[in-house]
Amino acid sequence: MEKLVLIDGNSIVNRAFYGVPDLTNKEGMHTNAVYGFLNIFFKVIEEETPTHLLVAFDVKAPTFRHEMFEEYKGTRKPMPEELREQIPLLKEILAAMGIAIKEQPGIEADDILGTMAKLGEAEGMDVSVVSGDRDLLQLATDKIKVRIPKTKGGKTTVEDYYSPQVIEKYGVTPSQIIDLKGLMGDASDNIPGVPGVGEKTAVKILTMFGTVENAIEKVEEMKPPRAREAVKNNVKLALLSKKLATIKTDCKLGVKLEECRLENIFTDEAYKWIQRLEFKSLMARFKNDTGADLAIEKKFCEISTAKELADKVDALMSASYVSVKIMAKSKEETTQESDGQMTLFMEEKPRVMAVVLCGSDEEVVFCHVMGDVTEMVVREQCQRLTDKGVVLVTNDLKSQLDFLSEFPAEQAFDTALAAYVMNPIQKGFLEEDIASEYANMLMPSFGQLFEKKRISEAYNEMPKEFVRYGCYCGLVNYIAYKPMHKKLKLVKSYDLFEKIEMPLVFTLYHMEQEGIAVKREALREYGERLGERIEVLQKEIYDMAGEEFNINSPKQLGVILFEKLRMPYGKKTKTGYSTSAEVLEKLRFESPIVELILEYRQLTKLKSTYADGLSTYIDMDGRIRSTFNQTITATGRLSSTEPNLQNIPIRMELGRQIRKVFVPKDGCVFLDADYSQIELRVLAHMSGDERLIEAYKGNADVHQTTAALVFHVPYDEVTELQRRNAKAVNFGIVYGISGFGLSRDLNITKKQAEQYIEDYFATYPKVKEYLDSLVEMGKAKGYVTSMFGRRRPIPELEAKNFMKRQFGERIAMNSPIQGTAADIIKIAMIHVDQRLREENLSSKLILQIHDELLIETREDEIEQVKKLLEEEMVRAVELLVPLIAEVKQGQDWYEAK
DNA sequence: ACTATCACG
DNA sequence: ACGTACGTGATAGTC
Repeated sequence: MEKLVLIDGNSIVNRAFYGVPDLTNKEGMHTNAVYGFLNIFFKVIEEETPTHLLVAFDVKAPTFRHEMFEEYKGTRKPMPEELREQIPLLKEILAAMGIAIKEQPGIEADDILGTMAKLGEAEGMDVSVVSGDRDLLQLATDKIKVRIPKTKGGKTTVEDYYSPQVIEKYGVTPSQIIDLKGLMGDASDNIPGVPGVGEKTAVKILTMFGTVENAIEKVEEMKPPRAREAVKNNVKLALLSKKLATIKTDCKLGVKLEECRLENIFTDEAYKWIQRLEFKSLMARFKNDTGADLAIEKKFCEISTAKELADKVDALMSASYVSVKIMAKSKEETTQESDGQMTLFMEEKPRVMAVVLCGSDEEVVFCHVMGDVTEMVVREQCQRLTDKGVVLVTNDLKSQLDFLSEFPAEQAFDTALAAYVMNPIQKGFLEEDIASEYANMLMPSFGQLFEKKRISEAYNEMPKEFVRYGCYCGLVNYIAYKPMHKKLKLVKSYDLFEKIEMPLVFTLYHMEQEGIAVKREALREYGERLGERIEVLQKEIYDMAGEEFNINSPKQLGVILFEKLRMPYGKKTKTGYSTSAEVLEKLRFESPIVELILEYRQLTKLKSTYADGLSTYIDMDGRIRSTFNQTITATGRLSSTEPNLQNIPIRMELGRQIRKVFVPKDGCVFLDADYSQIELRVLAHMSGDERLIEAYKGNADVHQTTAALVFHVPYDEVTELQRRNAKAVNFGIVYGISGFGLSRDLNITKKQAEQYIEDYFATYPKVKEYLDSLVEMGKAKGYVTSMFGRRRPIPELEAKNFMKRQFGERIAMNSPIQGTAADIIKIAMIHVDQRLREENLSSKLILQIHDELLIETREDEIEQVKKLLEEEMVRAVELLVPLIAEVKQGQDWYEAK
């Protein structure tokens, strides 16, 4: 279907001028009207995707009509200079984009629009006329849409009028608009109308008589006497006004529709203008020549029957890779009526709304899930592809596995993961983030398309923006596949991607599905116990403070402690006194209130985050299902959200008790395995330091060994303090040691801490060499890598700010170690998960906490799983030092740890 | 939306 | 003279 968009240049640029605050570029040119015009222009193009477009302008020379009725036009304000000078500019830019422009002496822009609209309509095209002028409404028919942009508080919305909308809004047909104006006039267009007749009266008259002429003829029948007299006395004016308001549709223009055909509007020449006028927000559209939205969107194909879908899939069967995007509406609360009772409940699972398939750069198929296209049909059609060996290219595969049948990981390619592997510190990994970098494309972002509209609403309405967004995603994923594949190989991250990250998607999916059982009642009781104690503490704190205040507010607490009670404040934050546990710890002896506050803090934390917090995540079946995010951390670790099950308390006994509510299901036990000092072992391996490696070879305790070496005492004479210090140094090394950090941790002077570090490096010289080499590599290449080729770019190393640069150095030292450890446990997870399946065990991997795996193990499988778990963790990688995993068993998570 | 705090590895 | 340990996420308060 061909589509013609006609724009009233003068009217829109006028609106833009008054609607956009004054803007000037460096050269001092006024640009606000051009800017506003282009914004409306692009918005219309995006919404309409026209094949043809024309912008009409008035010419400055007075027209015949102007001359004839100069007395009425005379009151029009002259165009401000700031606007006048922008019009040639706008025309230049439009010309640079290859847009057809029409202006002709003696013919008003309105008449050009009217004539072209009729021409387009006669050719069977869809026509849209865009103007700020309501006069144009007379052109509306069933085929011709009149669009009136309105700027409300900075945002532009467009009112659309076909014939029925005109009738609805004005009570007259489009052709009667001229009669309406003839009677009521139009101040903005200097049409006088009949004095004393407003909109209400005019509509009434027209409803009765149809036209101005008829009304004049039968004026004696006119009802309100006041209106009758008004019309009677102004017959000439009424006819004149009507004539003024009438748009001609039969001008001789000498413009062929074909001349209005839209080609690529994102030309280099236009881009130069955009740069010169400093329209930063518009630059993205021009950034490269593939940003030609129109050419792309012609490829979008919308279908909604099972037959069509099957046919499209037939055609895709020969492709080696196909992008798939299943669009599902997330679970939401719905009401359901039963026995006259309305109950709120959460939908069981997300509802599939559409599937987007793309297997060539020529066509993107968007299939609605409706009628005979069911969720099952979508699943089956995707399975036909995977059965055939086609690679499925997706973005965030894990979120789609709910709707796909099982298929081999080798056939999966997740563009989000690929982008993450190549650069984990990128902002986002959605299609819109990947488009420009890997597909050399620009696409409208989700936010751009739906603004503040709630996602669920967008899904319900299924507007064309939704279809466009889906299609763009499908295309981006398809196009990005090859460049990503190539770059993964180039940067030597392909193995990491293929052998670790992709297979892990399936493991994580299984873990998320499984979830972990929680004793709801026990959790509630635990929270209640905390609540009781909190109440007591609160009262005591108020008593001692001599007033009630919000203890949870660091600000109010600060005032109480450091002003009212005059305690010495240690640290300050940006906003005031620090009241952190670290500071309070040192104030312990100042007043017993400090102790109470510390306890209060601890308990409220436990209650709000864990007792109350976790309980809201318990599913109907009594299990909590967390999400394991694979593209969050800069180092390659996973993260866990909603809820975070990777930070369940353990260090303090009271908090640790919470773990008693995490239990295996009936007939099962927990097996919990954690790596022993995996990061230090990785450091030993990667640095190749003989003494550190040696320290790990025997059965000795590394911290004790380190203490013996650093403090030059026999192993057996190492004191507890020495061991603790050595342990802190070991940790510090892994974090990218600094004297200050260590001194703070150990509560010693910076000088002492620096001495420890020096002694440590003297003991393990290759560790120092290794850490230095990491910083060097970071500086030379801009990134560091883990043992399995996981990259971490470190832009901080380039910073001028000394502190930022030092931060960069610590990152350079820590990331390869933390990253390698992350790689290793990921490998173990994949193998454990695979073996549990291969050996037909019904035990399930359910949690990962960085160096720990938790398995819900069936009682008759305990020994087998124990063995398998330890085996796979230990053999995940071969290091120069032994890799040790300790497996424990328990009836709850407290016991198993 | 940001900050402070604190839970974990 | 800077003013720091590395990596996360949830909650409550404040603006």
